[in-house]
Amino acid sequence: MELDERKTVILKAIIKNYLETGEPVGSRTISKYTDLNLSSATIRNEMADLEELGFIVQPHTSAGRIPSDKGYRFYVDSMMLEHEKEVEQLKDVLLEKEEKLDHMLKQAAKLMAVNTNYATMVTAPRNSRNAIKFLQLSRMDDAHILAVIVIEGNVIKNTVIDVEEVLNDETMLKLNILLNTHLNGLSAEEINLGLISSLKQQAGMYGPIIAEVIDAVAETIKEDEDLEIYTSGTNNIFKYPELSDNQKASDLINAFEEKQLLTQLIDDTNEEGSNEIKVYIGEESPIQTMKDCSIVTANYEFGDGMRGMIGIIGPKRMDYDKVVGTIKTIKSQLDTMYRKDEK
Amino acid sequence: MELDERKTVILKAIIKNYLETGEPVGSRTISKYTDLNLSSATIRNEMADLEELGFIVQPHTSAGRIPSDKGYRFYVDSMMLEHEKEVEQLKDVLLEKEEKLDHMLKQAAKLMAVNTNYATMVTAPRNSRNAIKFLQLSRMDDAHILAVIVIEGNVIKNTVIDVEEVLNDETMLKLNILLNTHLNGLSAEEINLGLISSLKQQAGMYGPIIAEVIDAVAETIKEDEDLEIYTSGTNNIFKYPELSDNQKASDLINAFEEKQLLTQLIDDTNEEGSNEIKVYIGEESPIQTMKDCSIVTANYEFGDGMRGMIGIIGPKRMDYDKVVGTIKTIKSQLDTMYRKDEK
DNA sequence: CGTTAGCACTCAACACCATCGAGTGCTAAT
DNA sequence: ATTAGCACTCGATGGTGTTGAGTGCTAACG
Repeated sequence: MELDERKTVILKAIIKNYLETGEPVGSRTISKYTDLNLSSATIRNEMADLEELGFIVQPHTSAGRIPSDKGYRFYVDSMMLEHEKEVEQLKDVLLEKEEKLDHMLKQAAKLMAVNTNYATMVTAPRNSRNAIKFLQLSRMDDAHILAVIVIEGNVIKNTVIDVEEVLNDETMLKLNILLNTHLNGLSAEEINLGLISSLKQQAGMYGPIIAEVIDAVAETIKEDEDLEIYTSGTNNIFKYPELSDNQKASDLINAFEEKQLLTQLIDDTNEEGSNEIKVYIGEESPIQTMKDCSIVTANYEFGDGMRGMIGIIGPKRMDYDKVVGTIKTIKSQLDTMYRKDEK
Repeated sequence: MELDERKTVILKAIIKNYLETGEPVGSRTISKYTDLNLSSATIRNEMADLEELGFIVQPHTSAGRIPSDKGYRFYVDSMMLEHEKEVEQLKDVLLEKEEKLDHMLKQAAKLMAVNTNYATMVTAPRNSRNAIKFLQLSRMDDAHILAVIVIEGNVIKNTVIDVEEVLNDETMLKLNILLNTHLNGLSAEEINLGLISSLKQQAGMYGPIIAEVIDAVAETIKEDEDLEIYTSGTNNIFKYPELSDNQKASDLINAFEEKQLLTQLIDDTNEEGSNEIKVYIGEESPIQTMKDCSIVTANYEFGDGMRGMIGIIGPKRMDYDKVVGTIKTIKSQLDTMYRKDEK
């Protein structure tokens, strides 16, 4: 059996209707809803076919039909093709506030949540290389040295180092020159033991300080890797009865709090470096606890290889049209934003 | 009518039992539960008295009694007195990880959540004065200057400033000296317009840069004021039926996400600089949406006047004993931690 | 042969009702 | 003052009948 033109129309009508109401949809509804001028009986026959093909299911014998994961998939795929209109609003809201990076991303998450009424997430961008761009030691007070480390993408980190003795200006200068000439432009992997001991040797009696600095550098770069995730609109979950029974809601909220659970999504999204919007429906989701949800994600990319992810999570009957539109808009906003990368 | 010895015992028994079961407790239960050797009938009489006194209420005519807010209040107050035992565990867990400040606070929130099964929060410490301790400009590359600002309590902030022309070493040195000699030790309020224009004048052709730096400083100090709050265990809300009906749960989750809603709590806790543990029961809570909850809070204090708050939020029938114990432990851990204040 | 009217059937949802039992207040006996 | 006893209250539980939306199937129709 084939999915002919008429079946397609009916299937889309069923899904669209279900997205709006959240209730199983029956043959009579479709008969009136579409302009096919078919009786409910005919629709019933077609629906039986569609069910056999696996696009729709009945929650119980005498109920209407609801879309299966396969049905949603079909709907989303066909929608992605025809959908090329853009959402014009939102545009300026983000640009308006040239805030710090983290404020901006928080804002992006919130914006999406308000706009769609679903739960949203935005990850901070990560740099693939993490090379050291700038490094400086300053004497903060007699007992402390402040180390400022800037890595590519203008991510800035600070560390305070305790020192036993007071270091004079000359020494500070010497150490700064030493560190900069040898570490500049290097990434974490390139700072190996050989380099470290060579540096220590050159620093002479200040070897221990060098060691501390390098430790700090290493940790700094590492720290940059366990990423930050901003979420918003988690309480929107309660707007959709199919998600808000206690067990499911608890699991979802938990996933949003224990943000590392979301990292699976990120890996998956990043995978093939694709620049496309991805839609996970139900069981397709890489996250177990979200198999009753649908997830829409996209990558954004600042200049110099900094990449992050944005995502929206909602019920399977989410308004895919709107969600994809919103994601597209935010993505393009973030994409065109490189040069604002202060932190 | 007075609250005599026996009534006290019965009241405590009622509350304790209710805390455990979450069910209204009847006279028979108390008759057997306590070692007073009284029949259920006698208990009933006493319970009628206690109800008249306002310590307990009946959810409906033929049900057992549950504590009123006043009852909880009585219970907590009497418990606070006799309670002097300490929780020995936890102690090391925090110290073990000499992580960065934010990691540590996150950890503290999590620890409390795991330990008590309630929702928890920890605010980052704030400095009451916010004086500038150290300030330095460095040339990062030809088009950007990096400004590092350290404010009291070793909170470090960075800002990148765009510059049109390349500045030579001498100029940088001059600007640094100028800024440090004039701004060091000042707080936000003390940097007024007069000072700014005086500085601009002294900087001569570099006035615009000075202006940018001062802007950055102002914003930095301000930013430090809209505090960070770490939360954990929000999904524990679902463990308590009395909180997990959809409307309430949604409100609570929302309060935890929109963290500024929690600030009312902080103001309240900080108010009289008291060093005590505070317990808000039901309507006593300063936060409207939490009037079905109880909230236990305490201040912690690093050295040099940095103060923050920790808090636990749960159902009114929370295990006050354990919660107060946990809060005490964490508080004392954080209190003894000053000297680890890197960021 | 595709379409449709008609009909018997299914089943969740709802309202109704009787029952049960935990718990109460009151009274009279101890 | 305490307690046993009893009538009473009322939420919870579970069974029953009804309703109505929706189905599948069959037979009639153009």
